[in-house]
Amino acid sequence: MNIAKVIVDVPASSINQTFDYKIPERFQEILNVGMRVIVPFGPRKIMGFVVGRTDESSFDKLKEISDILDITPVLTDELLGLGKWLADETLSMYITVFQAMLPQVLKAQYRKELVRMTEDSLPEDLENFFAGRDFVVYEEFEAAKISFYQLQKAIQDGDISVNYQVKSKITKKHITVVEPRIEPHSLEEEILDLPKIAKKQKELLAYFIDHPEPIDQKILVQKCNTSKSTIKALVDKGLLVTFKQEVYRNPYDDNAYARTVALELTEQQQEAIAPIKQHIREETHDTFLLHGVTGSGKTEVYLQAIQDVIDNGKEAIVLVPEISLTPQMVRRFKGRFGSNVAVMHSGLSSGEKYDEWRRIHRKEVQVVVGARSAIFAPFEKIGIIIIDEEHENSYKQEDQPRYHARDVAIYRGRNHNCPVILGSATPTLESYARAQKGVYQLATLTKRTNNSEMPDVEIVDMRDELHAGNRSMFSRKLKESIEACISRGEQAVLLLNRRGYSTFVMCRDCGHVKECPHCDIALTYHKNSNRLKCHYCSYEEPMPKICPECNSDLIRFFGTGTQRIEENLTQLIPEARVIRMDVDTTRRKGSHEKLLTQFANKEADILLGTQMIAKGLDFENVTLVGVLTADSMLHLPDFRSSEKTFQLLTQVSGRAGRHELPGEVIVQTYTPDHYSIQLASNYDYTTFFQNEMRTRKAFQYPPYVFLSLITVSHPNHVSAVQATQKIVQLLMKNVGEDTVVLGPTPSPIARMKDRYRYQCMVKYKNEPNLRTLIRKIIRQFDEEVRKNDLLITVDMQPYQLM
DNA sequence: AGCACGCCGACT
DNA sequence: GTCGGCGTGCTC
Repeated sequence: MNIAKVIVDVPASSINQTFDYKIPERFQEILNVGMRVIVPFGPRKIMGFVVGRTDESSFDKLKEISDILDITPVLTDELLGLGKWLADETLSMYITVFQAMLPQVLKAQYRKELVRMTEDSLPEDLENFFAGRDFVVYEEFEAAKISFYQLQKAIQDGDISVNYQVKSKITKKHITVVEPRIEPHSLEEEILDLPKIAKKQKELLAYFIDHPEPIDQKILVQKCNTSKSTIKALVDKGLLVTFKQEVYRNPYDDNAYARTVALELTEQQQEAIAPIKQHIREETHDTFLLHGVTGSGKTEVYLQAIQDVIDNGKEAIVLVPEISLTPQMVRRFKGRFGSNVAVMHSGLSSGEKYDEWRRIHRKEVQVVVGARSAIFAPFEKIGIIIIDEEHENSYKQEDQPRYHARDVAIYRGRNHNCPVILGSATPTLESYARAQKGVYQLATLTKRTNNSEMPDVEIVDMRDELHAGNRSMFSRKLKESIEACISRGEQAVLLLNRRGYSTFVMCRDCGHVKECPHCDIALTYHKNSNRLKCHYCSYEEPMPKICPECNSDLIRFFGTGTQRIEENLTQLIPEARVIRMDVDTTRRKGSHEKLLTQFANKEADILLGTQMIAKGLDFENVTLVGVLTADSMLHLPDFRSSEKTFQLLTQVSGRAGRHELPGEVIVQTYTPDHYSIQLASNYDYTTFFQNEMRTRKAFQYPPYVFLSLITVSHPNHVSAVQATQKIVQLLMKNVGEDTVVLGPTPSPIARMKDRYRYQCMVKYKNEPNLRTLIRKIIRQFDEEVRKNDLLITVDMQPYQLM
């Protein structure tokens, strides 16, 4: 077994295969499958993953592995297998999938250096360039305008050599630790020996009499109210020693969470958990859909199931939509399981993510709570996988590899023979349909744990408001209710559903709308900087004072940003104290939590925000929820728009009256009769499901069919259309009769970053060879991709049709 | 993806 | 002869 099969760090379809390398004698014992290595690849050196070991290779002249990057494998056998499956499933490169499974810091960085090999003088230009240095990074050479030819010659003559380095991004955090260098009992003596004026030093030594164990220097300084120089003085006298110690960055102070114990379950909860516990006990796989209304105690069910898993000596993965958005969720898990929990989400720094990952990797925790990518946690004895808010679209990764965490969860659940729980108050149609067919086990929680009723929902027809001469964003009813709510000393949550309503700039004279010069999309106005920005290509420009088309000075920003609403609100109800929560006010780290704490401490009456306030928040004093524009995403070109509207309205309604006080929900809309709004107001999921399923059937959309989306982009309009056309034709020729191939259709954003985008959609029920077919077709375009700047991306189960 | 190699055309 | 710009093919 002296040959390693390696997946190298080159994301190109022609390299998407294993390469064989000889394992040098010195690595024979220590090299394991799943480790990262450095290998020579052509003239350079790159990183790769060892995915297997063998004795034979069909290749005769093998190179040797240059180095090993890990002491223990970073990918388990299971994850390697999962990676292969996932890459095949999503038509991604193996390397891309493996990288996605690991924290960013494990991604290699490459550096090219020029090394001076001779003391003899070099040609003048090069001599000046090196300026006495032994080596220079290559980028610097490119920046200095020296003839490439000269360098080439120097390299050929052996005066300069090129050095390819693989660098690690890993940084570890260290603290300075202090401890006494002498026996604790002799400390007292030493204190007496110190000069009288060295008061601080005496105090410090006295501290160690009671606490002889090593201590973090920072904490010591705080505790003894002293300074580093005092410690240094004692170190110099040989009484104390300091040394560096590696520590985990801990984004959460585990002691800050009050410990909780298991609550008594309601009858419904017990019924729901029983079969799950059985599967945990018997170590068998099954997928459960836990359909529970908001406030029905799904989390407690998760917690108690996880407790069983832990008692069983196994591990648990919990996925939550985006955890930085729900600190309350972290609190519940840390509260129950303390430091046995690792937390993984995008709000952490890359170093923090790495440390949390290592705690999992070293099996120092049994529970991981995290966003999408936490599904790849390198556990080896998984006892349960839970996906909370199963319907959230953040579980679908929108760039390569385009995977859905739910699919990965079920795949791993099978691997580990453990149950997978999908929880939601508003399950996706896909999941609910599967539950109905018996593919998933359905468990339903219809009652809130405190037996309170769901709050009443009142729909306000905004057209009537307009007819009555009210042109503001607030209906009379909503204004009244807010005022009443505040006067009772209670709090309100206002949701601005901003999708499709961003703040664009339009000239009131000629109607000209400012668009991005590189994308077919209106620029968005940002108040803080008074600039216009593009969401897709990061283009920006100052806000114009006059219209570039007609020179009118009546150019204004339009739409209903949260800032505008906030201004209106304070005009309308001057006494209201408002906290605004949107991307602008939550950009800084921790600001999210800070705003929520302020609101919880009743420092404001109204919490105004976008989607991010719809989920998971639980404030006992909130009795009013207002939805300003319920239908703003109903008219987007997206077959899931009704479903998304229903989900959002149901979720946000659940924020009101969760405790003692009764709640009230007011939904403002221009389409009050739409079934997703009507049925959400009655909390009637079942009817919504049936209605929506009929629509999906009529228009042939999931879950009745599967979708695959191929997007083609090219700087030239015609080339994009032609390539797409050809793909459509090739597909049509080779798919089954029932399969529909649509296109070429311009993508919803027809131009992005100066590239025209066309797409082809495949709707199919049964097309077992579709992946192979698409792969074959794409391969036919390999040349055009490489030479002509053509780009083809495939999404095997698109969530957004962009 | 990167990189080398080789052909070609331009410049002096 | 000297230099730089691409197109092409390869990477165990």
